[in-house]
Amino acid sequence: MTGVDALSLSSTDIVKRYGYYDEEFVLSYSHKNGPYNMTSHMHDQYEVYYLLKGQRSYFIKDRVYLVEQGDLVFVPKYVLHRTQFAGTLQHQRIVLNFTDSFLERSWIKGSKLDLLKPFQGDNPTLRLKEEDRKYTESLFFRAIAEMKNKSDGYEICVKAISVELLVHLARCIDKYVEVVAPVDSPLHRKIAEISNYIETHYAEPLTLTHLSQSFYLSPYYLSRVFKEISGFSFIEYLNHNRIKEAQRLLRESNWKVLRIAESVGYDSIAYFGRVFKETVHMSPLQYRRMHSGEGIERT
DNA sequence: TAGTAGACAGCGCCTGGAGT
DNA sequence: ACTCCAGGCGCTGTCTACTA
Repeated sequence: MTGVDALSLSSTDIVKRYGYYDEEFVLSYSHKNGPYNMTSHMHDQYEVYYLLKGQRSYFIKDRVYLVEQGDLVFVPKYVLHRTQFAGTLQHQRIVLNFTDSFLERSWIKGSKLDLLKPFQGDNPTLRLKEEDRKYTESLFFRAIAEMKNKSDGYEICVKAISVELLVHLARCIDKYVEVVAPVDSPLHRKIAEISNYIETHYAEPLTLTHLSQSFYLSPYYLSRVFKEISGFSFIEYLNHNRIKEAQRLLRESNWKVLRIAESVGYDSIAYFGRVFKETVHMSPLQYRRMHSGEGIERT
């Protein structure tokens, strides 16, 4: 539940909120009023974000999308993302999160249709036409009504409706070319380049001064505009990329924690452990035990 | 022995404000 | 749009003690 637990609600009024969650599935509706900015996060779940009302700025990986009422965003697992205030104080959104194990359920598995199709394109957004949008909203509203009423068996209904929605969206994805274009000013392109640079050079001893020299900007200005556009400070973004890779190595290798810390750019194992725990809410070894059956490297 | 966690000090980042 | 300064504070590495 890491991503969902990481919501920051300061200086924001929650007008209404309904949700259901278990270990492999989350559906959550919220109506917020205020200049709310989500804490940056990534998780091992796929995310479908639907904006019912308002406008939001959505940063995914290295690009910013100005998301409007009726737009969908598909965030693959382990991809850094956050939404930010974008002009309208009030917004209503629905977020559906699910894990691979949810898709492995017998009643979902076995169809030729790939429910993960919407997560595989280059652009993570989708702008539906009226008819499909109405149908999508009707499914969401049914799920919200179930969560609100909590009648016996509502959990099953919420999941069944969500699967129907995933089928609908996977069917839709091929017939649509209309997506939300990323914000494309020269400055946004520059920040995308810088984000890409950090993503590929996170293991090196990167500093703001080094980056500013590479991209011909003053460190003060770079620090400021990077935060303004992406919503992340330089250090935040760098650490998220390092921890993301460390998580992958913990899952997929049997390297010692010390070796992993060094390979993603930390000189200090103590500091690596601290940042890892702040980000993932558990120690590196706890994370490995939870996500992999493999033991540690023997010397 | 590897990994975790807390204290501490120094440096670099962030940010408000002023200026070009 | 961009640079620079200054001040505060958070990030980062080191050290140490502790646990499994």
